[in-house]
Amino acid sequence: MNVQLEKDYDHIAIEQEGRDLWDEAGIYRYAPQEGKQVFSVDTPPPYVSAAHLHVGHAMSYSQAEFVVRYKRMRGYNIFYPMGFDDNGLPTERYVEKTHKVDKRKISRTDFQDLCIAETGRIAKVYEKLWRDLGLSVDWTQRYSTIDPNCRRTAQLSFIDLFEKEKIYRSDEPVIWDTHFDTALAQADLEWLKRRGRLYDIRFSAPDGTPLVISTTRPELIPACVALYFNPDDERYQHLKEGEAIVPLFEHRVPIKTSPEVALDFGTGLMMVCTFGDAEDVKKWKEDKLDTRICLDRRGKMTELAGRFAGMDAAYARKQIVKDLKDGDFITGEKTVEQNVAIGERSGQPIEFAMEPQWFIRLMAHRDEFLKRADELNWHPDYMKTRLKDWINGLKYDWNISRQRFYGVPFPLWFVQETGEVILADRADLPVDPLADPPPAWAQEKYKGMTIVGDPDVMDTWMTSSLSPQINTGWYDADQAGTEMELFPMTLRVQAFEIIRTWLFYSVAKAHFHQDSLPWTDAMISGWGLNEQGKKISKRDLERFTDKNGFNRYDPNALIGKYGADALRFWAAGSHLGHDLRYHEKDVRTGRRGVIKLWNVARFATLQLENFDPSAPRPAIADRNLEDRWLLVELHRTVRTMTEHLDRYDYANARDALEKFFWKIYCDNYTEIIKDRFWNPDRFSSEALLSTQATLYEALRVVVGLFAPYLPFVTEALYQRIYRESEEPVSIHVSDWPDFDAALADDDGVIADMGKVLAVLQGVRFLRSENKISQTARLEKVSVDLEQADPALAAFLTANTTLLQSALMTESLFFEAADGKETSLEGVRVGLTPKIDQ
RNA sequence: GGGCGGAUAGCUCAGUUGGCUAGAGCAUCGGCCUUACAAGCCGAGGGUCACAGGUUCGAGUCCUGUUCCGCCCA
Repeated sequence: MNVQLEKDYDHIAIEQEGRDLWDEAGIYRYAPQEGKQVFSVDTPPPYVSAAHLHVGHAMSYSQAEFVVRYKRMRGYNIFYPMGFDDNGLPTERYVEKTHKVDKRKISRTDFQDLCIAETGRIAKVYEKLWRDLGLSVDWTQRYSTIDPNCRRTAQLSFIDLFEKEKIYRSDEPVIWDTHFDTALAQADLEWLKRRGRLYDIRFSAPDGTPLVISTTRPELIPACVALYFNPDDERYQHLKEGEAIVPLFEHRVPIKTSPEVALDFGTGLMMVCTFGDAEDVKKWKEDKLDTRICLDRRGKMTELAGRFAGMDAAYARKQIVKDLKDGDFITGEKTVEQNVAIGERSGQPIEFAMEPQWFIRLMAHRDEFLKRADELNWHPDYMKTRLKDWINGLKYDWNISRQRFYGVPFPLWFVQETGEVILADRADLPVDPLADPPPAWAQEKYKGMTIVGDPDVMDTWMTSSLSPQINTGWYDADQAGTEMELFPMTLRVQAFEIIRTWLFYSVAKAHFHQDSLPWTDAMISGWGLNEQGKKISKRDLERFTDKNGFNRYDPNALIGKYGADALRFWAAGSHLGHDLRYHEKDVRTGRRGVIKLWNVARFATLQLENFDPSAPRPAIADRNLEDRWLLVELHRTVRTMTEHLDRYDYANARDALEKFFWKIYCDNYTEIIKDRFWNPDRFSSEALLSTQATLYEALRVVVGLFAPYLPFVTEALYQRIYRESEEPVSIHVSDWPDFDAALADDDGVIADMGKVLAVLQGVRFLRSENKISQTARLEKVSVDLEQADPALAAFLTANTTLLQSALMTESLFFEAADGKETSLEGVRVGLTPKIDQ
């Protein structure tokens, strides 16, 4: 063999070399192959609303990728598409900000064009990052959630659900984000803990009797439509069927009873307004209460609020409280801790609004979804609970209407005169009902009537929940009337916080559309946390750039400084479902591993100059003890890793490899065999060949085992050392190393070698204690077997050659020594250094 | 208030179905300029496994309770 590895590892050059090779050979491109089982992966399409990808993203995408590379080496035909989410509020907001436009003042088309241009630009940046990180994505499959295929898939989904009667239109109160002026779904809410003021407000009965209620939202009293008390509440029995007069506004509201009213909250009298919270909505529906809307879609008081009209809710609250106080209607107040529902994106408290919206039926199918949750293979399995809890806690059907400019439009028109709905033809998708005419048959049928397109757009999850269908070509299959060959997919990879949204909606969609799970397995990753233990955020990325322009949260900067393999190595340290605190020094540790692998390979190639890989090699049983030992440990490692990786447990697999690599392969095996190459005349040619063959084979396996984690350095080593004698064009399409169970189970070899290592350990200790270099040749080592078990003594004396080379000593005597007790019972070692060194 | 997860060395984390003296990396200390690697190697120190009970021959691991942290939900 004549292989020269560069002395210095240049990750920039090596990584470029790898990417070029992969692109040229097209090894990540998906093509159907006979007899090869497909392994397909559905990964999150990141928002391209701004260049916000941080080291936490790099972590989670790498984790999915370890599995992909492993499965590819296991012979699966990999289908690994990647998408970008450029649909939705973040994009809209981002474009509004960066281009300083007001979406109300420009046309919808112009605004959309801006969005598409902007996201197209950023998507390129993202794709480059993923390539730099070494993701083995098939980029020919790239999708963006606003592209025509995604739009028509989302619209097809709507039509299919509509036809299956899973969709209905309702003008019941919906959750409203007053900041963005749009409806939201339950899943879009977050909760904010804050201190609020709880006021006791005096209403009165018609006869003037005071009726005191407690509320944190006095600004809603103009919208009050009823008072409630618990039917068991003795205090208020006389009020049954009565009325109350609202202070300041003077309108009369009925007094009703409900067992849900807490006897011990405030005075036990509750005010219901249209609409303060979900409870109000429920009462309004059940008891068919009046509708009095005092807050408009933008969160301002309506005419109903009289002189308070036009004020923001928060300001109106102050004014109303002031007036109430002036009128002596406030009988008490205190500070309380409250939880307010806020819009996930706006961070503003949500309100309710009465706007006609499209809903997907979820509530009626909860049991079916729970069954689907059980059918899915979860990794880790406890994540299943999170989905089930969410399903059990659902309160509303899924409102999919959003009042925005940018997004996928509903594929339908309304006939104004009749209220009928005209659906687009499937063949015409995607359509924009504001720009496109309805189908010809409809134009004919409703001639002379006013047909208007639905101005709303769909919830962005309407599209992203279809990523399995988008990836597997549902629309085309639907048009052609063919099967979707790649559906359901194999694996969904995502973080836990979007189980309630992305995962849940995806399960619901596939259930309705295909009567199936969208994938068989789900792998849930944790978060990358910053040094303080908080989720790494865009803000971390924005704030911590040093004088040299280096930002430790920026994956680009990290890849430049330490290499993609180093970053991936760190990512592999986070266990499935668990968060991992990020410290830059851990990436540095990753880099050390990469360089170590390079260097130990370099060592091997230097010793293999006169080795001929094509020549016959000694049978394993005939090899030197230390060689057999290395192979036993290696095969154990392969077995352990394979078991872990089959469970998607890349982290424990990495740990097993890491342990073998440093402790066994580098620190012991490589050190022990050095003497063989430095003093070849002391050994038989058989012994030498045994070592060379083992070195050659073991390194190849090690490179293969590292390949899923460190794709660049392993590729470089494969190309330089092994490509010549192997068929596969890349390590990444070569076979995952096999293990020989019988060899792996050879405990005898481990035990025998353990004795040698124990002696070595003792000598190392003495070298350290006597300040002698670990590789300086010793004059003499004495091994005292006086107190040792005869079998042990016999074993050690029989392995003098191995001991002598492992200890790097001129001579080895079995004689009395007062040096160091070894971990072998009754065995002591002593050493004599060379005089002239 | 409910659910899930976590609490193990100074820091970040492993630790399968209970089983030898609880591990790794980083950090610390001492040594070694060694013909793969000083971004290295050898050696050493460092733990009441959050707390309190219980089951067991044996508990970091299983059970009960408590405290604290994170996430999700009310």
